[in-house]
Amino acid sequence: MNIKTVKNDIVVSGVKCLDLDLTLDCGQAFRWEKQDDGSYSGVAGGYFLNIAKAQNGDLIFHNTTEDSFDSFFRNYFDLDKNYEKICETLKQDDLLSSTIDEYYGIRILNQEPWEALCSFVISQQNNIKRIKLIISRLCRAYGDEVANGWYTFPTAERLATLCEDDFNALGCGYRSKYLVRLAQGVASGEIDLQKIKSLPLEEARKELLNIYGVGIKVANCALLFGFQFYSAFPVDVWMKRVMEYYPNGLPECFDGIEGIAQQYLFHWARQNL
DNA sequence: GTCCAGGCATGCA
DNA sequence: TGCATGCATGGA
Repeated sequence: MNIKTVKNDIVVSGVKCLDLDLTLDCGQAFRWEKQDDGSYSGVAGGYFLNIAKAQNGDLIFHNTTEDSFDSFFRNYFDLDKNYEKICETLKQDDLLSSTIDEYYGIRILNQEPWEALCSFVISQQNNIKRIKLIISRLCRAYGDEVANGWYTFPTAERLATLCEDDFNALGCGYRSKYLVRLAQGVASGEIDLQKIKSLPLEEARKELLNIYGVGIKVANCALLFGFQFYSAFPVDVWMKRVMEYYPNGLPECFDGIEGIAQQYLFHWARQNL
């Protein structure tokens, strides 16, 4: 990987296995919007970003400072992880062998714990299009505008000032009561996300399961997408269908990277089942 | 109009 | 421990 600054852009070359469509629009993050030129715009880590992939494969982080790249986006896009090698390992599995060839370039985004946890509470019993709709309303109403029309994900402290009806007004439905208590718990420090991130997987999962409105699926999504636990393996209605292909449990080649395997299988299921 | 979506809490056996 | 049920809402 080679990183250089060109005018106001950061240009990263030599990154293999990163497809913007497959990674930014595959149901792990809900705030990226494809632009007419094929690039993606969104807000993450409190920064507005437009990212594009050049013909030669270079990643172009438009109007990005070295500071925000080093401190946030480098890790957010998981640029230091060798996905090429991971995919080779996963391809020992028959189903993934063809799936990875077909959908090459899915990465796990290392999102912020609070945004991931809150987003996946909203996600339950909901479709991706409507999850995006609700989260976009939430950010517009209670986030900070960091670029013209682009808002940060609201802090737990800000959301802790809301009542159930405020969430209802955004279309959160029956999840509103969960969100009220989640925001208040995080804002008060009763739920300590940084501490959860530092725990071993099983203990971190146990802590998340104690939260009102968080079950096994939401916990695993948060662990994988927001707490950097690559072994977390979320099973939703799509993955339940996939699991019929693994009657004897997950293959050994998934060990330690179950979550990455899951993301390929999830995408395959949504396209084919 | 009916069905479904990156499920969960609750009650009951 | 396991299973049935109710839950909000927008898109297909």
